[in-house]
Amino acid sequence: MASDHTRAAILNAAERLYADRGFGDVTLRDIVAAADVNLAAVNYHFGSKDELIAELFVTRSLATNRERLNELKSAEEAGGGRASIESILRALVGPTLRGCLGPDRERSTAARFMIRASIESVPPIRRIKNREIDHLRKFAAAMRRSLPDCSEADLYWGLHFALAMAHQTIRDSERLSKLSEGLCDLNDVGGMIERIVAVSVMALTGREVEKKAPARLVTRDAR
Amino acid sequence: MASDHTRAAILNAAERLYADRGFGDVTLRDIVAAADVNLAAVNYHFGSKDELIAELFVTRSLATNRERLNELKSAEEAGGGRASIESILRALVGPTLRGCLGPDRERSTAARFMIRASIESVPPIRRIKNREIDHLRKFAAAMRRSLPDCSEADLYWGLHFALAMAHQTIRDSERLSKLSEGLCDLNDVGGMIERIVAVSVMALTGREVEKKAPARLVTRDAR
DNA sequence: TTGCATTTCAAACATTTGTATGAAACTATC
DNA sequence: GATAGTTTCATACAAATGTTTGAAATGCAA
Repeated sequence: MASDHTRAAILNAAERLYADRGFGDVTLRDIVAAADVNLAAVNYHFGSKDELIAELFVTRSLATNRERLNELKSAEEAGGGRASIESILRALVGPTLRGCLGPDRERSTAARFMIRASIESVPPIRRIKNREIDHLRKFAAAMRRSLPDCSEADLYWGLHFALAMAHQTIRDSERLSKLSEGLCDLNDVGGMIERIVAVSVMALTGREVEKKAPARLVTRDAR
Repeated sequence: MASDHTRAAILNAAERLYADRGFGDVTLRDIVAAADVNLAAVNYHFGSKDELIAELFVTRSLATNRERLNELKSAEEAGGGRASIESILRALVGPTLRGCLGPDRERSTAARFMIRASIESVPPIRRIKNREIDHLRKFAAAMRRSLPDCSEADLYWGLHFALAMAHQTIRDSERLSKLSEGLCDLNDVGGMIERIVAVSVMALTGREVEKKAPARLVTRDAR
């Protein structure tokens, strides 16, 4: 299998270039130039450009999914088999948000790549995303256990809204930042997660989250 | 100025093709074939492919923005200058959702085009979207008048979340439909709008919406 | 070393794509 | 009906891009 050096160099260069400039205007020639390997190496090692992109994306999204499930498992164990709805939602949106947002300096190439992947929807990635449903079903199941009185439809809407807020915050963080002229602190990922969790819980239960929220969405003094 | 026939034929064909197959794999040659005009006509009438796409998008999004502002104005007039937060949010997300979702048969080419535009983010459209902020500021201002005690940051987060839920529901309606196995009714646009408005209001005020919501997010009987 | 498989390389391929050109057809005005 | 301006057309251009090829290099086992 040789040293894998070329393969790894391609993956690194590709991830960085895609993260920096998007899928639209990065060519194989750009990638091999940055990786300092031969043009044919991409097709030799990956088969095609799309398969290279797919490999980059599955690697990263498997990691995120694993992290989500770990958090979910911890939460369920801590709750004796039934996790609180807050902790379930936190496990759902936390890993993604922590991975993709936060201080610029800490934002890894991997994170920037995933942001790109969520902004520019390119065919090989779309195909993979379509298989994400089974993963989400596990969270739906946990939510059902946590909120046995909640209707199925409301459950799915709540799950959907939680993901929507998280995902769109990643996609459009720049717009929110401009719109609020910096008032919305996108570096405070923890606070952002709690906001999204709080809103989602309210959406699901009709009541505010009361405990252990380091940052709450509604912080006004006015009643 | 001649009959404009060619120009219109191109716009129609392009919108339909982009709506059906996405920006990725529709070429100018596909468009002119569908419109039954000469290849050079696109560049003659629009200057370039990107300008054609831009024209399609601005036309549609200006229409949506106009509709939003009309609704906002109506709401403010009805409330004597100060609209309820519910009606403001309804004016914000309603036009987009009504335009893009609903029964298949009623879903116009224009709507399907806008969905595409929101899924596949292509450069000319991205450029236009960046100018959308001024439009949103008007809604932020209305919200500020409606909720004078709400902190600025919370206001922007609420606006952002409302848009996030609406936007992502459009983008990912298929996933929600599959995930919920049809339980979440995406044809009931009215109900969907009220769900999003209700959640957004809760996010902003910490309380449930109480009046005139034809469909509420929280419909469980359990307390 | 010899032989065999893996990997690298330069070059070419084959398309596809948006755009440009210049002549022809058309239209409206005088 | 000649003229000038506009629009249409067939065709060519030029550049970019993913992929393939076949030979050279490299690594490794016997």
